[in-house]
Amino acid sequence: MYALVDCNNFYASCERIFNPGLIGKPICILSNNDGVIISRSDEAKDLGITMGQPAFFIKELIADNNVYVFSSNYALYGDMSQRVMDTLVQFTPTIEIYSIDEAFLSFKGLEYYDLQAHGQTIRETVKRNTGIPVCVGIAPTKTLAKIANRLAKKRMENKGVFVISTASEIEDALTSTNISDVWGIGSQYAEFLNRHGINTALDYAKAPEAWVKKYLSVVGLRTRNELSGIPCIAFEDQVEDKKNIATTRSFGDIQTEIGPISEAVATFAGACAEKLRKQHTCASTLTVFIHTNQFRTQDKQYARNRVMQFPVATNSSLELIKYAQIGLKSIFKKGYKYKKAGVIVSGLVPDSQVSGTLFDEVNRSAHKRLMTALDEINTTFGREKVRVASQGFDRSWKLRQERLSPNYTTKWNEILTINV
DNA sequence: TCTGGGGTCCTAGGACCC
DNA sequence: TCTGGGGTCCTAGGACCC
Repeated sequence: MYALVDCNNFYASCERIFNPGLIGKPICILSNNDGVIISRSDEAKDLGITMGQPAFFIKELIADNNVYVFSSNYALYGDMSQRVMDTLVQFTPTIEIYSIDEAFLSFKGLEYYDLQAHGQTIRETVKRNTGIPVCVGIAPTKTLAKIANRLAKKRMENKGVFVISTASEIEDALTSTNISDVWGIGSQYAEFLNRHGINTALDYAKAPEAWVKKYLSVVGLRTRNELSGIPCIAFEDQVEDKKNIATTRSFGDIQTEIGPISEAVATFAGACAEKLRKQHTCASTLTVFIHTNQFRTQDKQYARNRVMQFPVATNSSLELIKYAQIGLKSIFKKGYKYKKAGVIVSGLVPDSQVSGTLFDEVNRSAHKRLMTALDEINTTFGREKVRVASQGFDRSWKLRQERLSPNYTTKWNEILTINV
């Protein structure tokens, strides 16, 4: 059996913990650049605010209903996530941290006679230790645990825990789940399946295997079989190295000159380099891209990317920045209003297995010492204390974050003070 | 009349997730 | 005025090889 523990309205709940005046009030969290809604409290959901909605579309709704709106504060959410996961680890040694706000727990080898009660214990412990409300779904496969979690959230009479175990419980759960609500079935597949008369999870579980494989590939087939209670999706409790690393951002304001964009791209490349060094890998390929604002159809549109292969895989900020800026230069064209840029590194290899070339022109050991020093300083004194000059200082491109809450848990000078 | 066949590697694109 | 960011996996098709 697996449990899926999923935090309720995670970002909104994080904001609420440190600002109890927000309890019972509608709260929304915005994406980077204060663009779209990415988390809502139940009260905000009741107002009809949906995921992914551009904030400026619902300006009036927000004003009329006194909705509290926050920029996303990832330092805070990341820290709270860590606390939740630390609590969950106490319940089982095998845990798969699936995202910032959810984790699968495996109960393999553990005997629980009352899964409902066990789920309650997990739920109450997380709430007591962290203040974050969670729901727990328990079932024989990960896909069914997802469904169980959804039902736990929907059916309040179950007090946040829902168990799917017997054949008839599976059938009941599948009957009351729309195909579009199944984990692994996105909007494209849902529409396709609806066209073929498959509307519920139960319909899908009964669809012929060969047909499913033909049109939804082996991924869709795994999902189908998981719905019948056959585990097909591996439980991944080992943290694997990432295979691609990206840093991409929209600009706070439109950019038309190469100067600020070049600084932005240098900063993104530097961020990728840091992430590479953190997981001890080097990249063999770098992609840099820029594009205009696709929503402004009245503007001329332009989008390009450039892929560059390195002679020797690297995680040096200096090298990655150099390549990113060369790449940018080759795709930048004057006369467009640029909205977004990004750097993606791939072809990652462990840094211990980097093979050099005979004519390597880079002093790798010097780079390595410099990067180690840079990482140490930035770890000790805070992010980006030391920067590569080409990353710029005025930063006219930086994103908007107008409604940021304090870093209650990660910065001493922003810690919560209580007057007694 | 008949035009080799099978394997591997790589990439682009499309689907999905939170 | 204002529309996110960071990932994964699979498949099809082309290049290449023997």
